[in-house]
Amino acid sequence: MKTKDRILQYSLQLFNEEGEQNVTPVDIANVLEISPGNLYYHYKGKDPIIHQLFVDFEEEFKMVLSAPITKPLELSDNWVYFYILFEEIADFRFFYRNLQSILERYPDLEGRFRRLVKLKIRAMASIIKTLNDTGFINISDIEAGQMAERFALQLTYWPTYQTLLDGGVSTPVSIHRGVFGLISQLTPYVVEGADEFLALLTQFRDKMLKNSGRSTSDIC
Amino acid sequence: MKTKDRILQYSLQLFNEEGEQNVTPVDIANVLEISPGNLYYHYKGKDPIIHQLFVDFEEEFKMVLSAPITKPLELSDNWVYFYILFEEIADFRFFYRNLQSILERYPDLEGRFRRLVKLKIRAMASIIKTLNDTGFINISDIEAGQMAERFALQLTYWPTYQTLLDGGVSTPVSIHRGVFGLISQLTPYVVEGADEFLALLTQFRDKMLKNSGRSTSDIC
DNA sequence: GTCTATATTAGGATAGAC
DNA sequence: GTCTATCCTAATATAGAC
Repeated sequence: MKTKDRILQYSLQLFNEEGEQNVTPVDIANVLEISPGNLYYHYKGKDPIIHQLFVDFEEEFKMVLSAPITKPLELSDNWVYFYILFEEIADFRFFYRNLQSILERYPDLEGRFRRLVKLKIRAMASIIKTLNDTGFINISDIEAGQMAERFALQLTYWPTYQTLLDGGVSTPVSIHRGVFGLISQLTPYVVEGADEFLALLTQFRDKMLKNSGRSTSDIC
Repeated sequence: MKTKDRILQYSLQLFNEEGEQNVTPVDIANVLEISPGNLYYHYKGKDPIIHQLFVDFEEEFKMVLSAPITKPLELSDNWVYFYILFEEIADFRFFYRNLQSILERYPDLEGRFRRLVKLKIRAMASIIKTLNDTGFINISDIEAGQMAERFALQLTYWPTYQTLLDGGVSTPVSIHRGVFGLISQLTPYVVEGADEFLALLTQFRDKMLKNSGRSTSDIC
């Protein structure tokens, strides 16, 4: 693997583990066992590294977010879809950990990140609309709009919030709880007779309650 | 006013406006038109200043959060209550802007902040329980618990999220939208015949829709 | 491409006079 | 209590040899 790629890979890992602010160019060079001078030969400091990492994240995230807008998800795919979003966020969690401060220091990323969030809202709105149109839930336009915004907020901040409360990092259990926190909001809107949907919800909830506080092995 | 108090006051203002990370001890001294040496005579750097600001915030916030736990709110007080919480957060928004990074750098604050969030969850649970017990809404224990957690998350991150999306700071309109975002979640749980409650919700929503995108003068 | 050595800078902090 | 002058440190960045 080329040095230039290794720098990206290990930088991401270091940023996620230690927090971007706590990682210096010299730290990165040390982990890679190259000299700082060599690092600067490939990237002129942390800025261009972070920029490239964001570009990678943006590309992946855009692709995932576009899916439910382009083509409605199957009912049972919604769960999986939220898991994927949370995993994606976990992979680049250093961005979220100190979002404002990173966007302040790298102004060219701010607008791009904002567009991602707006796309996220649209993706959520699509999902909710599909559930409504296919008759699983019954929800007004205003409430659907509110819910889409709320979903986007929860997706963005849930992992951070969990870290704040539990002190730890994203585990499968906390992601599972995050997904449940999202979809359980649909419960009061489920239409009479949509048993398939209600069963999925209940099953999901029980699995979560059963596993809360336990190890993570038998989830997912 | 004593220099020591002026330092606190102007530090808070600077931190909120510029972001704590972008403010150096010398900046603070400059704004106060005192020398850095003088600043260090009163506080040995930013750390003790931030610590004292947190203590002030903690005291106020604890008091506000305890209110609905100690004594149930009147129905119409819930609105006001959420406004107060958002205002309180706005007053010390620099903490929230880069929560993780501040808590990392000032480890003694982490546990205390976490306890505040847990108290927040309990306050939300109290409010929801009261609404349920007094017959305005009908909600299961599990869903009430989920909602309390969600309210706490939204209270914590809504202002930051708004700043991210709009680029600006907390305005009366954005706070209003935040409050609506919270209470509108109660809609599907409102019991038949709780017209008083439903009327309040509708009135609230219309006021928001009317004002969205407009100036902030006629809100609150 | 990679190294060693060194330069630059800014934030944070103190000593000692007044 | 306040100021001036100065210091220390860590992060960032570059020059030039190999």
